[in-house]
Amino acid sequence: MQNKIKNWIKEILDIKDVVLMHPKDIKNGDYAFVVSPENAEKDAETLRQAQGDLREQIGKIEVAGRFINFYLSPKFFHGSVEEILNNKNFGKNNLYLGKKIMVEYTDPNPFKPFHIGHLMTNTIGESVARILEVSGAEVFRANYQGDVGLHVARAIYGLLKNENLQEQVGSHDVQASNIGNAYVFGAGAYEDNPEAKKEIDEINKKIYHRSDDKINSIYDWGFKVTMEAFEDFYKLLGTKFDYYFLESKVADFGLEIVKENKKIFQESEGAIVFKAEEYNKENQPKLHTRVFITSQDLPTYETKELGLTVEKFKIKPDMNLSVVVTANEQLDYMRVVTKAIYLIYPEYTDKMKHITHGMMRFATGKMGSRKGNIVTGELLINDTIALVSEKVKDRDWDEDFKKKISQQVGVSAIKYSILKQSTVGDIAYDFETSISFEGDSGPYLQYSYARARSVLERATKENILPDPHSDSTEIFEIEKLLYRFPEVVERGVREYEPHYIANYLIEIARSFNSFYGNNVIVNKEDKNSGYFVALTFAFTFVMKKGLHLLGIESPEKM
RNA sequence: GCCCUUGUAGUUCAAUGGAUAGAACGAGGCUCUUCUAAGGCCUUGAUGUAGGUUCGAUUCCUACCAAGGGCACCA
Repeated sequence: MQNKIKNWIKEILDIKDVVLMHPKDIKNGDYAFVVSPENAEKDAETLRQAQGDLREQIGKIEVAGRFINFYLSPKFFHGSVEEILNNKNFGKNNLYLGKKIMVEYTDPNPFKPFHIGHLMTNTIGESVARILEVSGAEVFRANYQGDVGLHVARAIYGLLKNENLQEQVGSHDVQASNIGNAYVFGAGAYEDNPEAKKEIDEINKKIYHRSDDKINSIYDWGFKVTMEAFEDFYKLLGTKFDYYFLESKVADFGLEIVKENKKIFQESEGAIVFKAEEYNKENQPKLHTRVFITSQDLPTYETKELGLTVEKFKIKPDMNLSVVVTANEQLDYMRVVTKAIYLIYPEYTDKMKHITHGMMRFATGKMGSRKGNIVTGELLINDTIALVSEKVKDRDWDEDFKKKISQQVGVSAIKYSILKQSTVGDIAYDFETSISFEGDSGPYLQYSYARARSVLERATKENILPDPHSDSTEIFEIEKLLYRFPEVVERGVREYEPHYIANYLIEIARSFNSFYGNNVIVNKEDKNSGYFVALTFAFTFVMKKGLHLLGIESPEKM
């Protein structure tokens, strides 16, 4: 529609470029563009006089200062409702049609707790993956995990010192949480106690060389059980990964690549470094030197990332884009690594995209798993789900259904609180206020959906069928918003920003609830009832698709 | 010190260079013998500072101030 009107204006007024937009305030029409104030009235009249296919779609054309405003007609809106009901692909676009894209996100480390930051990365990554899918891409979900290193040694030290935490019974949830506690114990000891530090470094070597049977057996159990606990969590969150990459597997590969490219990497103070600042260009972010191989001949995270990226392209040689989602603390680091990769493999140039998001922070300051002042993802989710359970406990549903709804609503509350704002900003975490069930919240969206479904159920009982044809000339705000869904999705994928969709869903939920409050939808006496039912159907379709893009379930009841 | 992000109601967030800067929470008032009150309706309040570009700047540019993150053998 946007392009139709645009081209029409171009043709009639003989203008080269028209910037057609939605007025901020919906009262000012559905589309608008700017002209010089002197000609506004004359141009508007020319457009009004012009004959064309658009006659029926445009209700009126008005001038306000330098704006020419277009008001779409009831006929257009009835047509758009029909389109939403009939077109299964409504909301899809072709921006990434046929492209193969790998999206890496979440990246929790075995032996460490799954903390709130992982929850944030997972939520954003899953949403971005889904938005890419609806834009035509074939998406591969990837998870990259640190299976060796000091953090593992810390956890194993904690386990060795606290035999009760090695209890290999019960759900892997409980076992994993014991290992998380062991990690916190080991991390604390590493900082405070020089003896423990020595011991942990020793354990680290033994893990690396697999030279100690006792440690090996603890390692194998701990790895398995923490990975399984993550898997339970992904299920709850609605993520399914296609590929798992382990640090230990990509490290050697990265080492090889660095050693083969002597022209790009150089020796400095016994280490192998990449002096990225030599490639600095004007108007581009400044790069700096980073160590790729330590003087001990060990690969750093940089080298592993290099190996990981090349490994991804090896697995998917025809991959068009490799997306990585992390917190913004890795921004500068990733820029340097990306530059190195582009120099070594010019064919990968512009095929990498790093999406960074802000951090979860307490009112009091940063949280870190090393200090132990963390909120684990599990704790947050469980507390939130418990709050929902309390709300539904008196509902006339069976227990399994109550549990399912509580989970879907709890997860939605958390995911929405992450996705409602643009990804760059930090999120101030406060359990009391940030996880909301009312107003601007995930459960509000789900509630609006469930309510609409309930209305439709009643319509079926009363035998009122949806009918997108109507003679009514009244236009509701909800109609003015629903047809814009595909535009919003496109903007979301262009900018890798799910929050445009979140904000849009709030708008349609609000206008649907308002419509619901001011009109009786199911009413045999009203000849518009069929149209109202069609409109309600259209709302549920768009809401469900939109919630899916955020990684949120749409319960039929709540 | 250098680099990267970000500064909007009391608070948490919106606003593809456009119109009267939107919500939510909070506070106050109204609303379930009509389809789900996790709802609806009404009232209240903000662009860090100083310049610049533009017909027009929350948005772009420069400086300053403030917050967060990052800068060599951690991940």
